[in-house]
Amino acid sequence: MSEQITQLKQDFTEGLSQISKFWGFPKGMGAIFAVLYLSPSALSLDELVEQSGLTKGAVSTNVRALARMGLVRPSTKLGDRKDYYEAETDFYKSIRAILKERQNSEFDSAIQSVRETLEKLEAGVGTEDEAERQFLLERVRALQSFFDALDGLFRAVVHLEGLGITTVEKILSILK
Amino acid sequence: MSEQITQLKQDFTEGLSQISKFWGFPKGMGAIFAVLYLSPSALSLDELVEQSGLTKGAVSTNVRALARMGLVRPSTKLGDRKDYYEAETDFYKSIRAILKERQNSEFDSAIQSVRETLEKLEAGVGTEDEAERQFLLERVRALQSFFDALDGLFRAVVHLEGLGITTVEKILSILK
DNA sequence: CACTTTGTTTAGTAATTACTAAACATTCTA
DNA sequence: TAGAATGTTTAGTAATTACTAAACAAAGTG
Repeated sequence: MSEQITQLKQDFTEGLSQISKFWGFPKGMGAIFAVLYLSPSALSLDELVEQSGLTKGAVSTNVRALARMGLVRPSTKLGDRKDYYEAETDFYKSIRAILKERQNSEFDSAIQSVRETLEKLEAGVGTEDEAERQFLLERVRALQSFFDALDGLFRAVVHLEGLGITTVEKILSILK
Repeated sequence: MSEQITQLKQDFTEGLSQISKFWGFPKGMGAIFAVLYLSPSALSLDELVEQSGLTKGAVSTNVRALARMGLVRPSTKLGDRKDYYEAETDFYKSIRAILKERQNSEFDSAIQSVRETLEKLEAGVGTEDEAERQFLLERVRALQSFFDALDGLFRAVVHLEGLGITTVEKILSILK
């Protein structure tokens, strides 16, 4: 492979690694995705090891995470028991998958704790100082309804059949 | 302050800390915001130290970060040279501020590197194998236009005068 | 059924990140 | 202008996270 192309791929990979880190995912995940994304054919675990510079263990864990998030599709070749992976090229599809994944995560359980606070307040916890209780009630309620709005938005996106550039454009026209 | 209320506040704080961590911010940032959010009046740095359990240094750094993100407003009291802070209660406003903040961050510079890859390819790097170059060109272009769409969305939100629950509802109606 | 090929899990390590404690800088006050 | 009050910066530490190396598991092949 041409020296230039190799360099190009490396830079691109580096860039995606940064982006991955920025969004709170392991850097290696970005690297693996980048390698797959620039490959015209599906790659095996060993090929990924070679091209990403990570070890088998790391690739195994990260590529499975990518698959769970819908950024990578597992595939197989007949008469070959290796696992192959290829990059998902429909990013809008991936967004939906990622949001779905996040819904069932620790995030929801954290939000749950806000809801619990609210319920306790509504049930009358801290009724000695009624003014304070009212104040807290109001604040926690506002936060809760903000989360609910966000949650609704996420759900809507997840359940969407075809999120795509046209949808984005429609949204943009509203925001203007 | 009632034992129950103290407990309640602690649970709430714990919850927001988790959420903060989840979104890739320091846990302490969530804690500080929680304390401020549940306080009816602006708090000084020392009061934050006391109520959050962090040290002065940590509070100083984190609270300034919160202020930059627009989640917290600095305020002053006349004849008192302490810095006071209070929680922003308009979360939609904060979202805009956060997105704005992120635009000027390492994220953009990472995206920049994708753009550079694209430019090199367009300039004809790797012309030995023309088929490969075409393939890479197509892929990188697709990613770039996805980023552009996202970026446009963010920009639109940032420049919005009044993002609020009604906007969210309008968007929801499109997504249905 | 031993041996090879492939992928996963685990125990330890390296790297990163967020914190603490304390020194420092700045501004006010007596 | 010395001293007090406040906030920031820094150097070191603790905690977390992502990785490596190697053991392990599973499943196919001769």
